[in-house]
Amino acid sequence: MAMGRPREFDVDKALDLALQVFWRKGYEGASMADLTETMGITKPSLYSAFGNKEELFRKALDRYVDGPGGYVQVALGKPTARAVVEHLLYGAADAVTDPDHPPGCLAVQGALSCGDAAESIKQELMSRRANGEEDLRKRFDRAIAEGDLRAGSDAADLARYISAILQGMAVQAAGGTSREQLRKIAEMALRTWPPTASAASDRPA
Amino acid sequence: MAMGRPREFDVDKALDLALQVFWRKGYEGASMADLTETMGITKPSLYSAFGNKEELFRKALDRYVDGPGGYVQVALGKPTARAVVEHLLYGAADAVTDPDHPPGCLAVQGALSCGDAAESIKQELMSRRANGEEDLRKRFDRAIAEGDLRAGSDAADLARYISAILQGMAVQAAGGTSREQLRKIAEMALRTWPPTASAASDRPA
DNA sequence: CCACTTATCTAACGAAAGGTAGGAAACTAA
DNA sequence: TTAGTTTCCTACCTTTCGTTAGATAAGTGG
Repeated sequence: MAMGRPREFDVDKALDLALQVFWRKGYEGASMADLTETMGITKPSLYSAFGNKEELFRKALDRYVDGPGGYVQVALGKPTARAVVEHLLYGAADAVTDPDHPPGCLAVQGALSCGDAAESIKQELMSRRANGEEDLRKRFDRAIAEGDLRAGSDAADLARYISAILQGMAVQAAGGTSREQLRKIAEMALRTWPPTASAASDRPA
Repeated sequence: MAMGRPREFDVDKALDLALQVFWRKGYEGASMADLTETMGITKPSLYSAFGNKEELFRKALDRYVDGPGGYVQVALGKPTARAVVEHLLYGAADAVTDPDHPPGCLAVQGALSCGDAAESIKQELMSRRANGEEDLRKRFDRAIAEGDLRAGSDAADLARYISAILQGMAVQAAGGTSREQLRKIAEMALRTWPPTASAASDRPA
């Protein structure tokens, strides 16, 4: 059977370029004109290869998770809870300030808030962030079982706490905070890790 | 002299409604149709009263800072660094999950990343966040001078650290995290406050 | 060479974006 | 009443949005 005309551009390279655009401008802020111009292809080529804008974003997001965001999975594989958190915090400090990429984190700034048309993308990103937090919770549960974290620690609370710091670092990076400054934040968080999980409620009225 | 036809809508009420829309959808995601529909006025009325979309956002942002975001200024007036941080963290937990408003923080999710047309709004929000952090740094400097924070503490580092946690809580809220869960994050951060500022560099290779 | 398949491009589509003209309506001052 | 001022609304503007026909080009299998 016939194989047809061969594609003249590299799909993965084009996807990487699309990722850069989405990362810098967000899902809504990235127009098809921005994308095609950066990717160096025409709109019909884009639609033929990637479906539509939403599918293109999802594919770019997958690529992000496996590439620049890969440090998260690496971190989860570390042998102790402390090593996991160290790798997450310093990995984030480096990833969100990598000079080869836009500052910040696609999963945070891709569609933190948006119009109705982008709602499903926003949901996708919320779900990815929640999944990452859930993975971390499971890792902490294991650490508790292994006696690596104090028995009685609440893994979900700890995972939320670390996730919040990571996301805060992403917002900081989007605002121009430098890698060195972010590393100091990581250091401070580590200096007090783990925050002794509480019997709750010694907070002020 | 003549006074002209009186305005039929309440400018401040309309601004509050616009604020809700920007808060929920972000600057880019909020269309003029969204805004006018929610505000209950027509486009010419909106333009006549507020200038254009960008000016409307800036006015809504001012209102946000003085209203739902007012806890920040209150916090800065507290007598000790610890009280400032307590008020900031618990104030943020409550503010970003106030059921009367969209979840999250306008200064974070209003335009964290965006297209070219919204660039100046993004800059404005970056600048506001930086100013808030700078105010906190000054407050910590005072606390150091008063012996309230350990001499040798780096006020800028501490301000960045707290800002990152606050922004992380805002992202969490945008993802659906509850007020109780955010309060636990605040509690954990407070339990380890202040993170002993470092002679730096005891981090792993 | 021919049929078939797939990629390429130009050019357009309808919808929605932000923004405005222009005239009728509602008020005050004289 | 009338002149002057300001707000109101309908209808429209231009531009850009995401998306797609439809024709042409470049390859493979017979």
